[in-house]
Amino acid sequence: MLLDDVAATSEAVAATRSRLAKRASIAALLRRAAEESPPGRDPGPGPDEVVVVTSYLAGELRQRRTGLGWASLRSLPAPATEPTLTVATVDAAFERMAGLSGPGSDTARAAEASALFGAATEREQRFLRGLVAGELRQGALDAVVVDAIAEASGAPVDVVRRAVMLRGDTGAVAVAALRAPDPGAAGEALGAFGLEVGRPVRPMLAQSAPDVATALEKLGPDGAEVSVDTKLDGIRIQVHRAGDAVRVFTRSLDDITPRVPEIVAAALALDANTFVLDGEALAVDASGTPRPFQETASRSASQEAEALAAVELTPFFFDALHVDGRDLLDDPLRDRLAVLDGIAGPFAVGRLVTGDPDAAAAFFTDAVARGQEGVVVKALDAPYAAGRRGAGWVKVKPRHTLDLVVLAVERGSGRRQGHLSNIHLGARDSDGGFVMLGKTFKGMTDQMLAWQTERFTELADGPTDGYVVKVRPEQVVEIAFDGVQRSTRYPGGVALRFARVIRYRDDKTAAEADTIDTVRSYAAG
DNA sequence: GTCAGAGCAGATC
DNA sequence: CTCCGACACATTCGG
DNA sequence: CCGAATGTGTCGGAGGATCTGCTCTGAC
Repeated sequence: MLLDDVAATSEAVAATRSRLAKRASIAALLRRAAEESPPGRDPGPGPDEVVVVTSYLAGELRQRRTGLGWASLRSLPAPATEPTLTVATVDAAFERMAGLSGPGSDTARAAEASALFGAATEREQRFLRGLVAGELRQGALDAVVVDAIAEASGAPVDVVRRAVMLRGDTGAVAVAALRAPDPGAAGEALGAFGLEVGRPVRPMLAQSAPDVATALEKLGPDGAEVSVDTKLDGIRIQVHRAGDAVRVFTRSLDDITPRVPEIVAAALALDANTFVLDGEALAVDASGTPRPFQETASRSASQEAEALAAVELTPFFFDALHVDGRDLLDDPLRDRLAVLDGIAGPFAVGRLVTGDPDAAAAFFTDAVARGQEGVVVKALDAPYAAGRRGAGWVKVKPRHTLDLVVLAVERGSGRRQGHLSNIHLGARDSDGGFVMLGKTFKGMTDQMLAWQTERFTELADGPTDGYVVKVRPEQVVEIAFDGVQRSTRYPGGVALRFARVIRYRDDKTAAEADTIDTVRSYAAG
């Protein structure tokens, strides 16, 4: 199959806002890909073309890292006039680029990229650029492709979706579904995908709620018992063990086993031979109080032996998907927790099972007081909905707010083209100035966006570099944030984590905004 | 020649 | 991670 | 009883700050 076919489909998908239409185009192309490259005909060393096409349509390269990014695409050769690139050729080129490393690899990679883009037509170049930069903007990613696989193969959507969750890999599922002779066979082939110890499944995600009471409402009838789990501020881990073999995966299904020997050791110490557990890993001090998230992040991102030794991560588990031959995914949480408690011991996340809203709220308050991130409220009768942000789990975090001053605005792009979007936030200094703490564009409705575009145009002050517009520091804005972190980038030495706009405040002047000292007081706890 | 720093990519939240 | 908006689908309401 | 309005779930777009590791570059 030609890359041009994929690029054309991508363009068609981007051109419509209807999800059904997107799905139909993608399904049509998947069917063609399966027909054009029947199994066994292709003697090449590459993967099944259906796998590559599936991945490209979802806006992803098969290679997780190519070393190619936004910056390396700034200057590209002139496009070809005729489409000649095949999907297999392109995949092979990226495969070679992914394999490059060491001195001189940048040059070799650039040469490879230049050859590839030079052979691509204008449309193909656009498509490839989007793939590489992760900015395809066709309004369809993995989820739509999954639906399209169902449509193309005739297998039920639920079955396809479940297979993807369990396999953690859309391409493999696409092949199984589309290579089947008929819808019945496709469904059967997909039904055979099950949980395999050693192969990561997509983790279940949580919705969020502003407080515990709202979370309880979301979960269902009044008074029903729920599990209120402590929410730890670390990184999500999925730990698989089969005998002596332990594997640790991240939320995005990356295998980080070599980086976390202490988690492997902990897994080996648990009282079961085979299991798949879901949890969170973080750095804690001797008393069990969590260290700042940055320490956990630094430790888990590091590959160096010294860094590994400097900070230790502790795993805490909150769910069990499989234990000693028994798949638990479809069992209610109540049963999964019983199994988890039987093996995890001190590595189980603290939780309270209750039907009392006040007790749940008190548990939340206490968790936060102990330095934890919040709680996750869970329905006891819900199964493990792999990969879905189902209503079975609802997280609750405390919300802090500050009144800050807008120092500058950035011009929006994409959907926000023509608007002033991303605002620079400042806190009041002791000597009448303002200290920048970060930026945000989140939380703005279209209406606010329109209003602020006008407002900041009026306040515009001084030269702009075409992108950032400085404004007179007069407008106060109420900002919500999750926490304060240490920063080397900002002059105040602190930055806000997940800042978002609540509202603009016209009842306060800049002189009444919060001070940098107030902001710093959040850093401690 | 060595080494620190700049930039970038890719990951976490 | 966060939030908003858009679409698809389910449910309720009004003629 | 059926079509229109209203609500709910799900998805995508867009981008924030941080961290590490890699490669290249420029100063000495």
